[in-house]
Amino acid sequence: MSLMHYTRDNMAGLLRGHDINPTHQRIEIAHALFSRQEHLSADQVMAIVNTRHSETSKATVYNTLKLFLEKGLVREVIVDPSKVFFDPNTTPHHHIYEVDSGKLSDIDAEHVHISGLPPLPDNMVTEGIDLIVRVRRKA
Amino acid sequence: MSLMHYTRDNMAGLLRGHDINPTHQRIEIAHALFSRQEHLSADQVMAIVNTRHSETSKATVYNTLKLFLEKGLVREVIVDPSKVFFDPNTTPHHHIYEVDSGKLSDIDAEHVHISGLPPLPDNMVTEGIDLIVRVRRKA
DNA sequence: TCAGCAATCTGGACTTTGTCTAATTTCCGG
DNA sequence: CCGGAAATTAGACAAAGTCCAGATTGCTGA
Repeated sequence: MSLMHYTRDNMAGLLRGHDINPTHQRIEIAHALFSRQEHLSADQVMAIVNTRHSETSKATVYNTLKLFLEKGLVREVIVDPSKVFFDPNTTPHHHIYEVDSGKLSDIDAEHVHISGLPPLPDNMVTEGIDLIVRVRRKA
Repeated sequence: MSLMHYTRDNMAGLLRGHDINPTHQRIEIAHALFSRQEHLSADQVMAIVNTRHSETSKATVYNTLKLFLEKGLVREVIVDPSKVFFDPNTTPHHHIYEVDSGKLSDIDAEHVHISGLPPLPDNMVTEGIDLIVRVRRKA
């Protein structure tokens, strides 16, 4: 899986595997995210998908990204107040955010350990833990 | 300090101590944040400050919050893609975010330990570490 | 006191991100 | 080939935040 080629055909399989009907637009959007393995905003996805000629509408890009999110195909990363990033890496990991450049990169969660968090009330469940290291280029 | 009353007069002192010229509007905004000790969005601040009759413009609220941020008087909490929260607590601490209700609360950082983070490149410095526990009400 | 100057504040136009809707297109089973 | 469900579309709309040019405020020094 980690070595697979992110061809459009493989995208169709990936989508089906996540219970998503693989339409032309959905394949293109998945391909944009997975072939790059980068964090992209909705805007960026739209730009990539419509490079040649306008093919996919804004509404579809937003609908599709939300669908991918619900189906667990991508993850949402909230670091910049002005836009949300979508992350094709759904394995447990954290993020480093370069404040000046806006560059976002992954930290594997395997070696990171977080201890001492207070217990949650009984009626609550953890949905996820986001750890973001904000860094800046030294002066 | 932790036991002080957040009177408007004390706000003026607080602002001066952070190298901020204490104007009427700035005092009101600081008072809104510090007397409540809550996480407020710009919108909420504006609503509070203008309860009686409109006194402070949107531009001033945004300018002032940005100024407070630069001067280290408040902290920014980015958890909700649609709005930024401002946190009058600048001591090291983390956050619990209730996804459904939007409720945000503090976790004291004193007992929380994070280990195993990879070293940063030489030319980078950490500006801060944000740890957000996203929770949901059990079904 | 008061003229002058810098800092601050203001309304409102504007931008950007994202949502909504009603109408169309696509796709599939029979 | 037909009919309906699922998906897509354009474009209007909403909300958060920025920007600007003009008005206010409040010193400061003569």
